[in-house]
Amino acid sequence: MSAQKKLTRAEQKALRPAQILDAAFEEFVRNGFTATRVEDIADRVGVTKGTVYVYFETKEQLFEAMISHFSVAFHELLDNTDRLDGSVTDRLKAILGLLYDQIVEDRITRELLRLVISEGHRFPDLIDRHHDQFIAPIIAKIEDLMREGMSSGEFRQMPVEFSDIVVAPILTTTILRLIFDDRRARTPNKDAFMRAYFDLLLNGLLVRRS
Amino acid sequence: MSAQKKLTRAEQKALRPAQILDAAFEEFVRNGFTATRVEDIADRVGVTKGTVYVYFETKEQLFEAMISHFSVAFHELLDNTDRLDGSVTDRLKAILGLLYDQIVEDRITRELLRLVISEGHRFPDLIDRHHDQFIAPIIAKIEDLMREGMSSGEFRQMPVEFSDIVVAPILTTTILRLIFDDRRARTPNKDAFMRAYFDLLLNGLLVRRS
Amino acid sequence: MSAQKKLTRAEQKALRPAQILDAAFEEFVRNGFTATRVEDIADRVGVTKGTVYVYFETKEQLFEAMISHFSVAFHELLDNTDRLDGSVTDRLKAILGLLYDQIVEDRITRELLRLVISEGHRFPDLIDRHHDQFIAPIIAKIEDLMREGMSSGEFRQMPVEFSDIVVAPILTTTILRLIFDDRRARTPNKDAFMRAYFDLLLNGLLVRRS
Amino acid sequence: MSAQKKLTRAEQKALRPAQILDAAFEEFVRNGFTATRVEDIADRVGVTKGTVYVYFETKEQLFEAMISHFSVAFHELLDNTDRLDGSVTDRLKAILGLLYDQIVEDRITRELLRLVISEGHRFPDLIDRHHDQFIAPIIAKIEDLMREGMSSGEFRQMPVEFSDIVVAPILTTTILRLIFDDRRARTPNKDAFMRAYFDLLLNGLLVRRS
DNA sequence: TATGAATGAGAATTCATTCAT
DNA sequence: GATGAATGAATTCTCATTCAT
Repeated sequence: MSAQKKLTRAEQKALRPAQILDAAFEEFVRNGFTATRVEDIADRVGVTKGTVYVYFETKEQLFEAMISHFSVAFHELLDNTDRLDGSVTDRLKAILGLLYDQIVEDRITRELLRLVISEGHRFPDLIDRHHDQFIAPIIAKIEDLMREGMSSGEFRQMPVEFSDIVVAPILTTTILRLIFDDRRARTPNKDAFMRAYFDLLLNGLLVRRS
Repeated sequence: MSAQKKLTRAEQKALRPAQILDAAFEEFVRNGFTATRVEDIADRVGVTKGTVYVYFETKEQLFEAMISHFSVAFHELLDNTDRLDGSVTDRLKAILGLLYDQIVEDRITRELLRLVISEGHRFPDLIDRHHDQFIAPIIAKIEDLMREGMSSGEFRQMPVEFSDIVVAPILTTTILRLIFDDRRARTPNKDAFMRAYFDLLLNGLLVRRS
Repeated sequence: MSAQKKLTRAEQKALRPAQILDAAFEEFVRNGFTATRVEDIADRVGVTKGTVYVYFETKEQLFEAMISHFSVAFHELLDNTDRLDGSVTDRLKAILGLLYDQIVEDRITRELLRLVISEGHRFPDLIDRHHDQFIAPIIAKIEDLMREGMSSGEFRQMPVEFSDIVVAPILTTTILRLIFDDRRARTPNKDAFMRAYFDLLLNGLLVRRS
Repeated sequence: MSAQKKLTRAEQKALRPAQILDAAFEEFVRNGFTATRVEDIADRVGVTKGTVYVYFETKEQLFEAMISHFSVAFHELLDNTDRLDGSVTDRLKAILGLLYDQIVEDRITRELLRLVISEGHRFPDLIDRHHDQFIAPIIAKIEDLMREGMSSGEFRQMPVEFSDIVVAPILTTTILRLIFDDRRARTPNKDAFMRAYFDLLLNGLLVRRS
């Protein structure tokens, strides 16, 4: 607390941009780009409209800066996946577990996805960046694993270009949460969900006839 | 063309609401609720702002009317699923095929989903209606089939409450199409996709060890 | 009632203008000129906007026609005053009694006064007509009686140009009723009011010292 | 003039609300509530529409604020009446003289009365406030004096509930001025008017028979 | 005559943005 | 840097008026 108090004016100011970006995230997520008022963002920080314009030239630039600011977390995720070991199955499970944490349970990633879906038309390079930074690397990683599993004889042969299917339950869970939020109790228990997910993914629906 | 010309006032009038709803769909989908101007909708129909207000009291009511108007298609789908026969597997495949057509390939359903995601905060009963009319019946249908398959010995035992997982590839494909639209060639060939989807769903990733 | 029923279409139509003027009176009185919508007038009659325009070219003309239509009653009053007889005091009392009926108790005259006060700026000749038809003749009549009373020795000598003072209680009562309408119980009992009014007017406040 | 120039932003700002209220008074009085455009008020101040909305949330609130702002003068009048002395007649004369100044000659009070009459339907609590702050205290004051005069033997016995009659010439003069404004030379010379008014009020019309 | 769909000129209100302090 | 008064362009919604039927 005294640390809180010791903030010099200069330190205060150094924090401003981050505070504004945080506030912008909340407001843009709640209302979308057009329906968000710069003044609401300022109010949330406790400053006036003018102050926002000290740091960001326009509402559009603020939006884009906010998206960039909150799009960093994924890098760590992707880094982590490189350090895994064990069987292909083990590594696939580990990656999907990390993805679950990042996509389903991390509110920021989830809401960023909402903005990608709703504001994509207005900010087309948002889409491109999102694709290049998030979607493509994940898909590539999954495809690599599938290829590896197939050549090692662990996985059955199947076309690798549909690896969306493998991660689909994670994206779907996120989307349902985005839609129903906390209004409908749709959020599953992670462990139970992952167990059912892996079981189905690895073994399929059908009873195996020996 | 002469037919076009022959339209009487009365006929014109009977057409207006549908014309406006069509235009509203396009504009709301493109820009979202707030960023859509009533005048753009009017322009698209070829009338003036005032005319829109002859038929719809406010922009909000127009939005809601538009959603209702375009939310009808699903009923047929659900009706059709009742008439299927064959093994549980056959019927599951058939249903998932119908869902694919309705959710992935039907542009209206797809874009309605975008609006549910982006405007849900502003129109909360939109969410509720969407849940009750679309999500819940589908989930129920899938759960029924899974239960049937398990008790007939066709499917392995698994918890029925995660049947989202079964339809996830379809929702995921739709979401990716919503995001990348036609800007990235992500739209899969339906047959190849369905083949891979069913194969994975029914048999799983793992090689069966006899 | 059968008379009601027997109205031919032609008779119906002959009634239209009067119906519209009645409705216009109510709406203009309630809302003033600008805030009254032609459609509300039409609704009150049970026809559509267009019909009003069949009979009256513009909203302004309708307003003026309505004023003229309801400004007729006064003529009778003024005619009646010519037929009075008795002492000057008797005739003055009789005239003031008639004025009370006409100005305080007749809703139409009262509300017309409201419109004169509120819409005078917009319709300046409304003022002129009102002055020439209502105010001036009454004042003249009172002045005549005062002159007559003074020369007959019945009344004390006093300047005749302030005869407004003589009728003031009547106008004041009307104004208070216009303002407080039926929301405050300010409407006096006529007989008691007139008795007090005449007593004060004729004898004054002061005790007479013989 | 250089004073004009020296106005700092802060000083400007402190003045704005009053400037806007003044302008609002003029425009609302000229056109009534509905027919007054916010832009006209702004123009009169020399600012833009938006500026008016910086200070007042809606046109209705501006109207109400304006009424409140200009309804203060009466308090002084009522205070002054408490400090009078002399005979009941003297004090009655003094009060009526003050009322004349306030109601007939003060343009603001006069025009406020017009708004009370014309906008009463739309702003019902305007009426209530006007009654409680203006009408009721005056009537009460006059009634007190009449009671005092009657018990002191100065005035004849008469019902006190019609004291409206006593002030009627003042209200009537105001109303006539509101209606005919400066278009008809109806404004009386105050001294002559008051002399005639008091003479009639105190002594009545009739010649006294010793 | 009567209708009511359509118009288009406003009018209230909002809000991103600017700028003097 | 921070403020917040002021702007002005944009947007929703209204309504008198027209006109084909």
